[in-house]
Amino acid sequence: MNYWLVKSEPEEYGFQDLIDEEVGCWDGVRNYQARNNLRAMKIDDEVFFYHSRQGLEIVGIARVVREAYPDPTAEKGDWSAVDLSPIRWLSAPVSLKAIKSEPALSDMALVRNGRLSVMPISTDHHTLIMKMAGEDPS
DNA sequence: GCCAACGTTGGC
DNA sequence: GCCAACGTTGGC
Repeated sequence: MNYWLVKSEPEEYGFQDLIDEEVGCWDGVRNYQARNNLRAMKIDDEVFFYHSRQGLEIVGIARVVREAYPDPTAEKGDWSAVDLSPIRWLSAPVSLKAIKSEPALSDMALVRNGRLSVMPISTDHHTLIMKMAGEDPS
């Protein structure tokens, strides 16, 4: 089981939209690093859902339900999409501010590379973030 | 809305 | 293959 984090502007496509859709196609990624991360996702991997621009916090958890396939929105180029399903809202959202003020999370890509929209999350970071979100680690 | 940081493009 | 110019992302 691997952990990931994806960013989306809630005005564009927020966690509520994923809940409404039940299965969301994660397409439109046009960055090679982000694309390669999408391709490394496996069924049932857990994905933190982060609201960028507005909110600036991790709000929910999703699950990979379909592994990488050709991005239907790509007219040219070699791009990939995955499908995600919502698991649940976090008990308490974890803000970027809280993440930045946690020394153990200072090497997260979210902090180091503000522009990467799909990134892996280490098990240690995942555990800590779940704790910060008031989630039972079990 | 601004602008810094980053990635990509294209001229040489 | 270098690097300046440009476009985009996303925090502030």
